[in-house]
Amino acid sequence: MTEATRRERLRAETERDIRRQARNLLVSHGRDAVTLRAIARELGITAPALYRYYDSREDLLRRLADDICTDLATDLDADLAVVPPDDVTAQVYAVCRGFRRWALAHPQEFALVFASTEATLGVCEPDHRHQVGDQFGRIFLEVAGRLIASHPAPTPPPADVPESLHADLEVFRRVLLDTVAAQGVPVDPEVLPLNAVYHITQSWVRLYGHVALEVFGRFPFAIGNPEPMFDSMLAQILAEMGFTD
Amino acid sequence: MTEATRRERLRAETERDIRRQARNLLVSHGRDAVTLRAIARELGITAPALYRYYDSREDLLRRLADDICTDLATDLDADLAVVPPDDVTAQVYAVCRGFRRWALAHPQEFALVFASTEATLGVCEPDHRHQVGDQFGRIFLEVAGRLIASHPAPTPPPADVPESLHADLEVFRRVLLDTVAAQGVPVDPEVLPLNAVYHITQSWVRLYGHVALEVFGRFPFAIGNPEPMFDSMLAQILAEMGFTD
DNA sequence: GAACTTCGTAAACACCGTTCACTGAGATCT
DNA sequence: AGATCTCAGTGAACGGTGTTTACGAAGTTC
Repeated sequence: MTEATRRERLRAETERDIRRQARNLLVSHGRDAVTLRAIARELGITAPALYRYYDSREDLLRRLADDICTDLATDLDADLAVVPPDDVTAQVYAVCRGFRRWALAHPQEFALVFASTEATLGVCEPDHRHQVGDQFGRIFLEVAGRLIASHPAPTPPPADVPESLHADLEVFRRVLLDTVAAQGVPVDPEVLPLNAVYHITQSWVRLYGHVALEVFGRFPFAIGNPEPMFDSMLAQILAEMGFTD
Repeated sequence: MTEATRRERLRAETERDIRRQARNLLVSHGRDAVTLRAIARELGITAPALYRYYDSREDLLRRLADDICTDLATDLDADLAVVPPDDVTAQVYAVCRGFRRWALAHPQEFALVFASTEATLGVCEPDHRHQVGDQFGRIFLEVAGRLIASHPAPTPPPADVPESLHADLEVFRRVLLDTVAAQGVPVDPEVLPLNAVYHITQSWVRLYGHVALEVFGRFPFAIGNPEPMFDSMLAQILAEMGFTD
């Protein structure tokens, strides 16, 4: 059956348990409550034992953030699974609403992953360079990619993007096209003008901005029910891309 | 001269010193380094003495956040002072760029004030209800108000705001009009349609979204120089409001 | 000057991250 | 099989933390 030795199985098991307890503490009592001693206590071991698994508390938090990203990606994939594969607009709604719902339901996790300075979460080593939130970013790129691949018509150019952005946007365009290609859907590079790429970055700005403001309670006035405002924003974002349904 | 007694003068002085040292620690070593004992050490006193001034570390952090908001408001007021009073567009640029510059120069303060869940920063008592960031919010409302008062033409209605938002937007419209009136500039309520109010909230979403993403390094791809992208966003926001210069 | 208020202290408690020498059980090799 | 090696986990310790408590020493008030 399992090729792994007994020791390896046990190790993997406690490693999972450690992260699970760390997650529990984060969710129920906030980041500062994620304490090596508290985790160890819940597991019935002593704190120094955790150093067999993580270099430091900071290292544990960093890996916890990775876990959270992976779980978020799983959640969003599940949201996507119940949407008709050919209805790209519905996919965008599903992912964006799923992101908001997840953030509101998991504010501590959201704060850890999406509102930590590199100084407080610790800086990733240059060789292990994958950005925190890689898994999550993948989902978004994929949906954005599908949106592009199925694009009915070129985005109406509302304003030319300034020259100084071209270099960065070219890079991002390459990333988007590669993501689409990796899904097996070849796409004509001509179908993705630079201002569409720009619009995608602006969409992320707005999506993230709304969700973070809601999670942190920093809207300029008390909003009774922010959900219609969110949906309205999504509709507008899609409309600006030429999707009118 | 000073009506205050010797004791009152000394108290006010050390209270200022405490917050100054707390601020230093926050800026130079992050939130977790803002330690009662470290503050006391810098001041040459002992940690329990701080309990004569603050109920707890959490209370101190909360008041520190208030200080930061006030200072940010002062900064932005200074940025505003060097702009022609009749050039509202320039005022918007000044405040928004000032906000971004401040956030990038003070990431720890930004994270504390604009990216803390109520759970981690502590919840305000219902009697002392002014939102964290009140001072800062004032500046924005004022500039938004001036923008309204000088509005050259009604915002072209790109899309009607959904019915479900009307109630909340009415409240916010009232706040905006009151803010303008408080500056001595009477304004016709008819000049501020609901979709303009909606657009102002969306502008805050985009401004906050861009700045937070930049501070936390969560843009989907590495951006060489985000400043042109920020300026481009501002130009677009203003253009959507009917300002073309 | 007596009574009262207030700032600051020292000691203590219960936590925390982290290091280190050590034990005992699983894995490996001969 | 037994010897050897690896490694998860321990207990003690160090220096740090927030917070409470009893107490002293000033400033203020009468």
